[in-house]
Formats: sequence, structure tokens, C-alpha cells
Amino acid sequence: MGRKSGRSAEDTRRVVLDAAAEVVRTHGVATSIDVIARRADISKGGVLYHFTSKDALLLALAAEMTEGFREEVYAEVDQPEGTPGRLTRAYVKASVVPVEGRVARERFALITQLLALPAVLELVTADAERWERELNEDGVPQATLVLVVAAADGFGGLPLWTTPVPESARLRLRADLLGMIHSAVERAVDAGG
Amino acid sequence: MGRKSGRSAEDTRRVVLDAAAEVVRTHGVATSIDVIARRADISKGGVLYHFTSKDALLLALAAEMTEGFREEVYAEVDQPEGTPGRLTRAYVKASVVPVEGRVARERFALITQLLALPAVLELVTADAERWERELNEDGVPQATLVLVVAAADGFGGLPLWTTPVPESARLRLRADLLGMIHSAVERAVDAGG
DNA sequence: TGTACATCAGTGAACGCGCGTTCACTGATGTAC
DNA sequence: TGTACATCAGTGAACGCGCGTTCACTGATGTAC
Repeated sequence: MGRKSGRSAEDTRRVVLDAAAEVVRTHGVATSIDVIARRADISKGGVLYHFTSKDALLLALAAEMTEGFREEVYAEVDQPEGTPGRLTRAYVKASVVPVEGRVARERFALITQLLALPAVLELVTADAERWERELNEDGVPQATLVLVVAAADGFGGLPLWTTPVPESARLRLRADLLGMIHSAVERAVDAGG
Repeated sequence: MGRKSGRSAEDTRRVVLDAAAEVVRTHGVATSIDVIARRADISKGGVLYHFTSKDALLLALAAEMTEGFREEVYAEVDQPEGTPGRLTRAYVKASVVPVEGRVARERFALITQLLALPAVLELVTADAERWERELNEDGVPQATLVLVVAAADGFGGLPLWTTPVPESARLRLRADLLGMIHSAVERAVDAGG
């Protein structure tokens, strides 16, 4: 039988990526293409028509995840360009998100699985280096930046295998971190000016 | 040929675990038993004499890693039992360690790979829940505890794929976190007494 | 201290199956006239 | 608007190989007397 009724190749690609995301996140990278295919309601060969190999599929998935997080951070930016701490604040806001909005968590869980592929580790490392450059140019004194980013990463990443922190504590952490950025930037401005 | 010259079964087990740790950390969980065996200078069958299956070997490795971290934390405890923040301080000290002492980093990298196995995820989750219980009973106000533990986890875990923070920043983070614990505990004591 | 036997710590060849990849084929969609 | 052809999106069977696991066998160590 030929092509699937009525949908475009793009659509199918999307369905495959979503199926792969869910299956790999919950059952690991060792999950076979066949399982992914069945979940996407397509044949194994169909999956490989859209992605040249299993690794290519998983790498595409990893790229989507890192890009997704980046977009969320940028979407949180709400200060004029040039404001010190502008990006760092957005980074905190995008990382310290409620657990119910599970997108962030699921993304992290998926990336963790995908790190088993050397190519993904490379991709993620490059992405992290880019974040480091961007954040270092954001005008937040180093001591505060290191603390705040570590806390944001720790909150966003490790809940993976931890019982989630209560919502009140999450809001408090968010406020504390934003407060730290605020006062560190003010102090720096006072000292510099 | 029979047993290896002069060493005990325990010795061989150790050699296999070390070989597996290195190979899996750098090449992922998909690495074959044969590769592990060659690195341990033993046959494939020999590896499976000590561990009933590949999964059993990897699970043993994961158990060693979580136990190793726990021991390091306990080794950092330097205050009398009952002192508020006693364990939290030790947790910070064991997490915010220099990058040169690569043990902690390698451990984390290895655990990340091993998480691909469902059984390991279970183990690590149980371990994390235990940490949560123990830290919650440590007498540090929640807001501070959440912030400090997130920062410690974030520093310890994520450098995995990040360019390491300079040593001066690390010392500063460590001091800041310990200072936060100190003043939060003092405030709590003042308010409570 | 020597000898006989049991057990232990491994070897290495073979098995078999699951999985990634290939490929010939097909029905649906797009395009030219 | 219909027709002929090309391309596109997907099928499903087959292949083949890598890898985990099994197993018969072996030489070294431990133990009883």
C-alpha cells in the first residue's frame, strides 16, 4: 500500500518524532525501531524512509529538545536589550517551572536517555558551551551567575529522579534566584558607576 | 586454561567492574560484553561467570556509584550529631568538589549512561528519595534547603557536559552555600528559641 | 609431606535471535497537456 | 475536465551480523587423610 491517507511527509515525520520521544523516554534508547514504528502506526521501513538510520532519528530528536529549551528561554525574556541579567533571568524562569507543566521534565528525561549516543553528547556539549558564552556576557557578576545557574540546572534537571519539590518551594526558589540576580546586578552597577 | 594466576575471584570481579565503568562511561551502555572483557583481560565467558547477565553487571556498577557518593558525603560530616544542617553541609562539600578530583564527575557521567536501564533508574530514584528524607530531617529551613541542594546537584551533575567552572568560582560557590546554611539555621534557631 | 579428589575460576566455541538496514514493489498524489 | 506519466510516501519480506547467553571442558587451588 502506498502513502498514508491525506497527510504530508512533514506530518508523518512529526508523528514519528513524537512516538520516538515518548517510547525512548520511558523505555530507553535500546528500544527498537519496530516499537517506535508501531507506536507511530507506520511500518519499520516507513520510519527509515524519513530518517536515514536509527542514530539519525535519535540525533534529530536531541536537536529538537535543545532547541525547544532555548526557545522557551528566549520567550521568557521581558527586558530591553542591554539590561544586565536579562538572559539569566529568563534562564531561571524557563528552568524553575512547575512540575505539572511536564514538558521541561520530559525533555530532560529524554535527553538523559539520548546521551548514550556519542553524537548526542557532542551536540549537547556544544549547546552548553553556547549557553555559557551567552550567560557570561549577560552582565551578572560571576559568583552570582554560577550559583544561580547551578541552582536552575539542578532544579530543572535532577527532579528527573527525585520526588518533586512542592509548588510553594518552587515559587520561593524562583523568587530567591531572581532576587539574587537583581541585587548582584545593582551592586555591580553601584560599584562600577 | 583454568583460573588466572594468583588472584582471587574478588580481585577479578573488581577488575571487571573497573573495566566496565571506564568503557561504559566513555562509549555508552551499548558497549558489548566482549569489549569489557578484553579491557579486563579476561574472556567473555569469564565476565559472565562473575555476573549472571550484562544487566546484572551494570546494575552492580550503578549500586557502587550511589554508595560511593553516599560514603563521600558521610566522610565530610564534621559536626556532632544533632547539629542542624550537619548533613546538608556535608552534602554540599561532597558535591562542590574540584574538577581535577575527577572521581565525582566520572561517577556522574557513568550514572547518566546507566540510567538507560530501567532497573538502574529505579535504584537511583530510591536513592534520591532516601537523600530527600535524610536532608529534610536535617533542620535546615525548606527554602534554603531547596536552593542549596539544587545548586549542589546542578554543580555536581551538569558539569558533565559543560566546560568546568574556574576553581575560584567553585570555592566561592561552596562558601556561599555553606554560608546560606549557616545563616538560615541561625535565623531558625533565633525564631524558635 | 605426598596423594587423590572436589571445587573453583575461568576458556572459547557455538548457538540463536533480535534488530538495523536494504530492496523490490505499490498505491496515492502531483503535474503537463 | 480527463488522461498519461512521474514522483513520492510508504510497505513488508528478507538478509545478515553482532551480541548476550549457554555449555562442555580445563587447569589451578583447596581440602581430607
